[in-house]
Amino acid sequence: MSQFWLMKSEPSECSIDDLAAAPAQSVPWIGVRNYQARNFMRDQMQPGDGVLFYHSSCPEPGIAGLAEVSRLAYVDASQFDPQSPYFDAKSKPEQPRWLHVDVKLRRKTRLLALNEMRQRPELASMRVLQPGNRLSITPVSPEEWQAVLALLG
DNA sequence: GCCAACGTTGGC
DNA sequence: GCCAACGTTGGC
Repeated sequence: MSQFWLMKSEPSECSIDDLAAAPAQSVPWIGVRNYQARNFMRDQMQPGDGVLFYHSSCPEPGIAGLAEVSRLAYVDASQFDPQSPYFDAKSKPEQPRWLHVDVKLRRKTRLLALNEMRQRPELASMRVLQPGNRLSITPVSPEEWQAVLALLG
């Protein structure tokens, strides 16, 4: 029984086109430094889970494609690299804090813009639309997933 | 660039 | 364990 997720990515870091151009159309979801988001990846995400690939912090925020989890969570090497923007001096190799899954493209879609999402009553329950939400990874219910698919056509 | 929301840190 | 200060997120 697979689950569904919405994952935010800044297009300047990794856009849907970057995902499409990546080897095997798969990218390591490195850099998550929030415990709730980490716990979703570590404790719940399974290969085959559906992912709404969301563009954030950009001129047109919204869902840009469909993807899936392609690898179980494993250690995020960037936390140990002092040169990396994701370096975490408090994380020790014998007890790594941060893990990540891999995400693989299913298909690029039309952009389902944030403002359109807000106008759709069937999406009103989505966590990403709740006021003050900042989580970069949020669970999506089967109903919400189906509603998004219907809107994407 | 602003600012509201909220997670994290650290002193007590 | 509380909570104020601070930093980050992310839409606008």
